[in-house]
Amino acid sequence: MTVVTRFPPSPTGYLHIGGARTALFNWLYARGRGGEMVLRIEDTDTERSTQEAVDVIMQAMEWLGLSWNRGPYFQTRRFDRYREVIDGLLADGHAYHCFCSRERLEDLRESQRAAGEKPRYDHHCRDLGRKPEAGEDAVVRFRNPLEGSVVFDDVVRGRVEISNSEMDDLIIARTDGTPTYNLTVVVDDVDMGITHVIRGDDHTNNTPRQINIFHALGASLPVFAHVPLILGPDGQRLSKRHGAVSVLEYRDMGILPEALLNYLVRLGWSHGDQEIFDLDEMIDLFDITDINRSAASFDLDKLLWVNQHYIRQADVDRLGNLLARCLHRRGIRPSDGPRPGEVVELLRERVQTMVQMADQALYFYAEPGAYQPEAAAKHLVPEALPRLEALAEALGALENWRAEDINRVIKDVAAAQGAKFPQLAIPLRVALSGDTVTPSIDQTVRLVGRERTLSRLARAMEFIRSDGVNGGKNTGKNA
RNA sequence: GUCCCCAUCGUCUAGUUGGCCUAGGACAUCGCCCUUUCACGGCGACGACAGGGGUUCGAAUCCCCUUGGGGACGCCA
Repeated sequence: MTVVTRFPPSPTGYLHIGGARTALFNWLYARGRGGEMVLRIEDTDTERSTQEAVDVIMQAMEWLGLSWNRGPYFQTRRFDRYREVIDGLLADGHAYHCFCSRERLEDLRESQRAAGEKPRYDHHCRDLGRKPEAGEDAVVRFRNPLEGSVVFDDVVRGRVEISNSEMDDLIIARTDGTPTYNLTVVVDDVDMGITHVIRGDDHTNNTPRQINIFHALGASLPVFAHVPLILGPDGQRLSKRHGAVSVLEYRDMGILPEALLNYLVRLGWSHGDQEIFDLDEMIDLFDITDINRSAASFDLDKLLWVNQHYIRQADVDRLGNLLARCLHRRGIRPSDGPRPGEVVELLRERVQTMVQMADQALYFYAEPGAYQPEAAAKHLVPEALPRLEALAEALGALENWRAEDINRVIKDVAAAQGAKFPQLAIPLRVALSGDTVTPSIDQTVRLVGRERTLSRLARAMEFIRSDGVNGGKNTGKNA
């Protein structure tokens, strides 16, 4: 039997981290077994579903590389099919019309809760045995068995047994005739030949009712695997107040898709002590039977670490393009400086995200703003003046603008001035970048370029001569 | 409230059918080394079987209770 999994987002918002992991698990499982994954848009809640959300979700999946083999199917385009099933259920007695008003239902729930009971429908219309008259409002309810219990083997949680007395006669068609979730899922899973339902833990309680519907339809059951939810760092359900929860936000943060995937796959799943998995390894090693039973907390620090790992080994040109895009986003033209790929080579070992890389690359493309106060106070001092003067002269006369030659010049000037290398390198860093932190100074000087290096050196010397009075504020930004 | 589920370092986790666990790895944190600043890298430190009962020669691993946490109880999905 070919494995068929599915990812069924409801388009009421962005694709969040938890959904992405569910999609990943479905994708990995299908890929690993030569099966396929269906993308199904569960938009039966027409009030809250939007086309924009559909677009954003698909965009996120494409960014992550989680491709689907079939779909996207839209449930709103299958209403005729659901109607047909509902009519069938009505005809064979598996469903019935209910005329209870929302008010009655609310009162019922309220009183049950007050009495310490689990709120559920009281079967008021279950045995009425009549159809709505013209113009009369009615919903359709599934006639859930009263006795016994539903038992199923969940791949991750093991045997699950829930008593039918715990289950409601759930509404499968609203007053306006549109079908609801628990019905559409089952119909679709049957029609689309889904063999494995891998979904969030929050659906575990729905499963027995859905199983009853599967039975009513005479359909065979798929394999169920309910994966624990992802919690926030505080152990509470992951939500916006924990920071970014949307996949696309991570993209905009400068996270690489393969890093997010790698981080996500390790949440609730592991393979010994291995931390890094490329796509092929994941596909090869992943199995739903190895999914953990307990919920995991999202940890940004670890994601950042994984991202750093991938930044260090990613293709330079690819990162160069990403860097260029980040720079562009903050109004800087990459053409105003070195080829992004060169900057990538210099910075890739020192950043955790592409956005951080852009932050650290700014001075290659635009004049640095005011000097960082402490750095200027400590390093752009009178003692540094003669050294910088000598350095500027030597650099101006340097024949080959290459890192090794630049390095030699700095060493020579330092020696001639009776200074140690850092005593020259640090002020130079401040002059070039505005702060004391840069990659190796020779490479930095090389990439900043001769013209800019000399003009920034001149500005630094002016700063020292004027005793820091107009400390770099006359330059501001000019990209 | 009712029903269901979960429980190893702060976090992600390893821990094959109970013995090799003095509980391993990774992130984070803190030190030291490397060093041209910051990183990277190397080395090291800190740090957990929620608590209590059993079962057993022996339990992180099995059972029960307690506690803590999560989920579900919609004409949402």
